[in-house]
Amino acid sequence: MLHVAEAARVSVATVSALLNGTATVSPELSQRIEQAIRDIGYKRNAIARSLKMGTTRTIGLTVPHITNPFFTDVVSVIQQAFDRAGYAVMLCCTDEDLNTQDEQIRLLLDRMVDGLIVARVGDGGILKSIVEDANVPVVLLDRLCEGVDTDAVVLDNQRAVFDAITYLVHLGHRRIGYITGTSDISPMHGRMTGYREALQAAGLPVAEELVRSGNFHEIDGYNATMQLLSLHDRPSAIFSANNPMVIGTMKAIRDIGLSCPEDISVACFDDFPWSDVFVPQLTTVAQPVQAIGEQAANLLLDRLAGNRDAPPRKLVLKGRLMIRNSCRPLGAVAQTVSA
Amino acid sequence: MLHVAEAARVSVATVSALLNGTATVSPELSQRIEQAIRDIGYKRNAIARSLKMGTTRTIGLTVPHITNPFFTDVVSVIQQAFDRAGYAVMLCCTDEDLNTQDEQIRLLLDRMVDGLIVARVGDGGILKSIVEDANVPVVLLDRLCEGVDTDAVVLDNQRAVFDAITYLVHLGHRRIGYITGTSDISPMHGRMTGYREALQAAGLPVAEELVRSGNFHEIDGYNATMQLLSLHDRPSAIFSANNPMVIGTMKAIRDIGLSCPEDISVACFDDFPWSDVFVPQLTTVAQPVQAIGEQAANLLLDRLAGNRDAPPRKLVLKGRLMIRNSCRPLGAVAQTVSA
DNA sequence: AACGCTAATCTAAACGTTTCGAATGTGTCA
DNA sequence: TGACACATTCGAAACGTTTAGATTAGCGTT
Repeated sequence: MLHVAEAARVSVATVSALLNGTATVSPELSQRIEQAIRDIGYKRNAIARSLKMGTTRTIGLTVPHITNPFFTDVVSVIQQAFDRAGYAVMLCCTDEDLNTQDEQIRLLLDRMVDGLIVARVGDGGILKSIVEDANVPVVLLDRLCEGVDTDAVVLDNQRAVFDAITYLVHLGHRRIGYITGTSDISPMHGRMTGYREALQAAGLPVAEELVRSGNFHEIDGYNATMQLLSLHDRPSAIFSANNPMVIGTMKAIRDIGLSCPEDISVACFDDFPWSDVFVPQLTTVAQPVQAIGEQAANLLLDRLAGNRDAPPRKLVLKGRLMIRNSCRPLGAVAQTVSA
Repeated sequence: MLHVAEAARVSVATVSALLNGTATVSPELSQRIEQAIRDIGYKRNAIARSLKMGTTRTIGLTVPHITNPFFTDVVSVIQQAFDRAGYAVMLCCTDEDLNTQDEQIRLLLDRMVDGLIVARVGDGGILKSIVEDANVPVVLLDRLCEGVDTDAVVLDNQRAVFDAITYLVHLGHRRIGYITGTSDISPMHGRMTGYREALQAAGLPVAEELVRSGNFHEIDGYNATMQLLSLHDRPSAIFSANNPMVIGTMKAIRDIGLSCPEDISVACFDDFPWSDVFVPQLTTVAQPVQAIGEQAANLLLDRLAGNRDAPPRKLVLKGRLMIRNSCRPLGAVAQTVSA
């Protein structure tokens, strides 16, 4: 900017005024300055600007795994939204690890991000103190956090799973296996509750041996399914509480020589692009990823626009059961098998 | 830092020296400073540091679409690599649009990223001038760029598709449909060449009506497949040059009432987690995503470590044909069907 | 002709670091 | 004792912006 000012024979203040439109500058000088900018190929240094202004027009976004298609989609939507608003996005993957998450968040704060969208992992950590210090607005995504009172966008997980399990019950299933993620994050808790309540509402027992938990990965789903299928009284249906794990479920079913939906019905959380292309077409609970991403972005953008003091807003969206053909009605024969 | 210095009754220079280890500071002052840092909860401001140092320890990464599983995986790997190296990653999606890409790159440069990894889209744009001005190192990912001479990691697309098509030929297929992306980016060109050469090597004609192009999206694959299947002499196999488009292909086959592989064989570029879970298990060309991401990161990290003057390095990796069961051998019956 | 008002421009301080060179103190050696 | 080397510490100038307040010039009023 100094060079531009010199070349245009004006002060840097005038250049700045023109660039930001913060003061009127005469047509003559404007012309000279613009010419100088072109000649020199000047680009305003956003770092210096950030330092002075105290804002970086950058937000931080942390998710557990970007390869989980739910997060892939949400990240994509959020990215677009902030792009439109002129913000850059720093993406961090926390790998389902609390220490990593804390480290990433610290990294982002050091870099003076203007706001944070966090799909948190695990409880505790520095999240709470950050929200309370209230220097940067934080929006929780997908997962609430015990004792952390801030904007959030989540799904009505309980209801969504309730509906899915109820659907299976209506098909005639009585023993329904359930594979959950680690239970200390809110969606897993809600989904689990939905499972229990659906069974109870149908007057069915909640057999603990039918509930298995894993750490969100394919291999965990595989192992859990193997265990479920080797029960002497094995379930006739399995619901997997997240997407990568259901891949493991399908592989386990295949490896054990069974087939879906003939021998065993399968449904899972989170829809994905391939779900209705192959056989079986998987019955899923679809999250409104577009809405989730946009709402989260809007909540944060609203705070960034200055609305700091409004009380925390919690948005709860509804999931949608996508019924396809991976779950079959249970007739007399199937009853016998499962009995 | 000023507050810390005051609280510890030292100068800011000393605090800085301690923090960076750039000079020895006495145990006594160290103690006082560390105490003050804890008391105040001081965090070093990375923006101010960047301004002074001329480096942000942040890199920019642009990809066409993060929802394309190939890019999802590569982004994930790159993200991890830079995370380990203490760099943050700014992610931008260019949506297969050249103007968007230019805008994003400008945004990243304004923010003084130390380096750039670009899966470019379209030819031209500012990429060339940026590489030539050589202020920030650039690594091209997946796609070369005409006239832009810089580090790059790409696949031997030609060979990969050659192998895949040759495989189909060996199964007895004679009319093989080919769905390509827009041809002005290098991988599409290479893949196309591989297709033609495989046919020629087998002494088969290259029928132009069997080649369709789309813009990488599911819908484009759908439309292209519909066209191919409505040819009076329709192909017995279809190869789709990218992953989202093959979803369209499968849907079109389903909607038209055919089935794969009985009526039509399908193979595609880019493997994905579900490829061997459902029926049919899709035969794909798998890219070594892990290696691609790591190599790209390494090339850039090497430049960032100071190795600026080495000549551009171009890494060409090999794809791997994952043979599953979506392509069937063509016997007499199938010949009749396709004739 | 002196005055005040407005518009345009500039000067200089700040943002929070790093770092160069100077200053201070301490011990060693002739 | 004076000179010198060495280890610590500090003062102050940068990095490239923004912006408050000062300055200047032009113009209409009285």
